[in-house]
Amino acid sequence: MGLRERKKHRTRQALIDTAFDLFVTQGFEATTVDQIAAAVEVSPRTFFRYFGSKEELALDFTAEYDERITAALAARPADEPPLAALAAAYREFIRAMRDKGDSAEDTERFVKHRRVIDANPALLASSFARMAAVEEKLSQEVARRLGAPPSDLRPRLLVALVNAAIRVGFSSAVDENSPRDLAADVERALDLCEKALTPGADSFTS
Amino acid sequence: MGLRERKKHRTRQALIDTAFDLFVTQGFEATTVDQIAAAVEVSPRTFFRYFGSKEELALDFTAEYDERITAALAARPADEPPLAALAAAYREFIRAMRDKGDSAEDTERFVKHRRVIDANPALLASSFARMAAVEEKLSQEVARRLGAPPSDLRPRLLVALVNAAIRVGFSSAVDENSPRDLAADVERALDLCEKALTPGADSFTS
DNA sequence: GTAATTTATGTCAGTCCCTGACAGATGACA
DNA sequence: TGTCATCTGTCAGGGACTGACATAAATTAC
Repeated sequence: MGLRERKKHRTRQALIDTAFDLFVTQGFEATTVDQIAAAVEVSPRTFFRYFGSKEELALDFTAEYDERITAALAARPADEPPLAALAAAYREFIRAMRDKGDSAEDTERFVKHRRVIDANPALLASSFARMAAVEEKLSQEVARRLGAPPSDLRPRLLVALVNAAIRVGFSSAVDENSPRDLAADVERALDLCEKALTPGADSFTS
Repeated sequence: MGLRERKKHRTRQALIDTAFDLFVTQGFEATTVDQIAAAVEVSPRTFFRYFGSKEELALDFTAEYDERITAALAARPADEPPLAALAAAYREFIRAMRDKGDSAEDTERFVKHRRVIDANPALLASSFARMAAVEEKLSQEVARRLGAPPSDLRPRLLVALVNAAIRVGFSSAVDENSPRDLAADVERALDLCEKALTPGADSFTS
């Protein structure tokens, strides 16, 4: 990796870190990109060369998670029933996040980012929209596995139900700070969801 | 109703109507509030006295629906099981919308507004956020009916599952224009949802 | 019907987000 | 070292939105 690329990576990370420091102390709306740029000693114009908008910076880290969960589902064996595959994919995803966050300062960073997003309506709205986009991707994968046509409501319904459970588990753990508790809550919500659905998701596959 | 109030109501409606006409022809982002204000022969500053933002105008009509569905749930008999009450509330809501839209130009207006929202990521995101807020309200009502403490995941999970079904039903009918088809699709999704959940939602109430 | 009061509107100045265009600085590479 | 690609800063400007003040209109009191 050349000097140029390292420099770019450094300023990018500096923008994210100092931005979130300001977001936490002043709030998202109250901090201007001029402030962020000044703190990193970069022109405001450069800020927008790294991020399309202030919002994009705040939501940047979610992109990684989106890709990870879709990859987790794609990696499940093809003959696994959809509900089981979805639940397993989410469990892997949660476990990976917890294990990763166990040691490093990723834990602190994750909590900080989620707090900022939850505190701002616009950011919250955008994160919901991202969730919807992920749902759409997962639905397509489930439909592929079932051999269902695009008009079939069942894949999207199944994904929506499981995602709803995940979302509830997440948000119930939002107030607490430890990703360990978060994992437990999501696990609990997933269990409830699986128990609430008819065994084997037969009503979906038949 | 005095002259003053009638006048206000008229300009408000004029702003909404001409705004959506412009949104449909030019797109949401491409139309400026200066354009809208000029078309209604009102200063841009006045626009912002009627609506806090361009987005608020575009999402204005959803507020009515939000109130209606929460009211529908509150009106269900207290001894009705939560799942049945939720499904019934949504069915009433959908039926009312269809019946109302049958005759008047409300049909055309509804379709126009949904199209505009679906075409713009920011509006879509905000409408998702509103859904989440409604979900929270419905969850509180379900929790009240069950006598469950706020920490209990089950009310929110139940509401999230039913809402997911509704959402899928809605979005599957988005491409079609008739609210009659929309009602049918939502009905279908609700049926699937009820069938998929264990009978009587026993796993939630026990 | 007129005066006093309340309220809606217009004008103006200003902040903030974001973008295109151009010019200068800085690594990459031969 | 010199050429080249790329990154960055500066500048100008559009569009969303807000506060402050003045004017015009409607409501109310008399």
